[in-house]
Amino acid sequence: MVRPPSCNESGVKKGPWTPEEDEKLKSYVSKHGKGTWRTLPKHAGLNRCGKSCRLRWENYLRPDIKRGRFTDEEEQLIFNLHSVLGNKWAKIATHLPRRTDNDIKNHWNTNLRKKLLQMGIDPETHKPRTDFNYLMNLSHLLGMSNLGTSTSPWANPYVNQFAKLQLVQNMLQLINNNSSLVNMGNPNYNLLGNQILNPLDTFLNGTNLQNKDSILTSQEYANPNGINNNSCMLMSQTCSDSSRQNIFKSVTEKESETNQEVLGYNQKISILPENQVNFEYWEKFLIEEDESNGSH
DNA sequence: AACCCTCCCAACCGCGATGCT
DNA sequence: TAGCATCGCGGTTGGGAGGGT
Repeated sequence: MVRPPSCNESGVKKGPWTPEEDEKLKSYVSKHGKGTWRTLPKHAGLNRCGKSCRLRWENYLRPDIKRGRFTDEEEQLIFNLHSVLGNKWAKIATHLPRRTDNDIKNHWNTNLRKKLLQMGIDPETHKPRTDFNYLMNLSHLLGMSNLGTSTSPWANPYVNQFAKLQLVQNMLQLINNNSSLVNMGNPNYNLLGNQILNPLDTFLNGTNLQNKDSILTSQEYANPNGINNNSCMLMSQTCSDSSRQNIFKSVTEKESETNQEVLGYNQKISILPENQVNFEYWEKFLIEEDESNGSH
């Protein structure tokens, strides 16, 4: 069975909506409700297909839509949700009141994705990038900034420190990916090749995560047995797929328990460990390190 | 002023999911 | 259960805006 396109009516208008069309659609929906999108254009006197009307209403005309710049909190929430849900924009949108999935998707593709790439993180997997050319470029840029001649963002001490850490992590990851001879770079082993045995391994390897209690808090990250802050942070982003699935499971379980929509917003942040790991903790970590004049 | 380039976002397209008969 | 209509989602595109040369 070949289904014809849902907007194949001949003579149906496409492209940008005029203010007159918007007004017709708004007044019709406000009087009669959405009803059936297929028949709505005819009843509303619009020469558009139903699908186009639905899109225009849901993404633009709906009165409860929040438009404009995304706040830092919203961006952080999108990062976290994307790391768990992937490109499930509609799902993500349910956690951001009054934002549309299209808006979030656009913001991700035009802004957030680039931010992650600049930080050396693969936006698809939320894991460190390890392609050779990227690491060489990053290394070169960092070298320039050390000479004090660069006016680029790398000259920013926080960005620079972050990038250095990221570079070390990514190179370790690259070495690990390309060599089975040594365990250098493997988060389960220290630089001498000795296996690290601590609770963090459990989390990073995605095992023994039957409930949310198994997920380490940021405090636990800060003081894992035998691991200093740097190596702890470097490893924090190598979260396995099974870990993500467990995180997602705990999120959905928590959701069904609380059944709170808007008020659940902050709670959902608080039960996502990656929120603490990737950003807040990073920021705090770098500031503290800078204040104590630490060098990496 | 004219041209080019990049960015952004509204809108479209295709397809899977769902509901109805 | 099959067949069809409709909805909803995610990927992609095209054109306007704005900045640089």
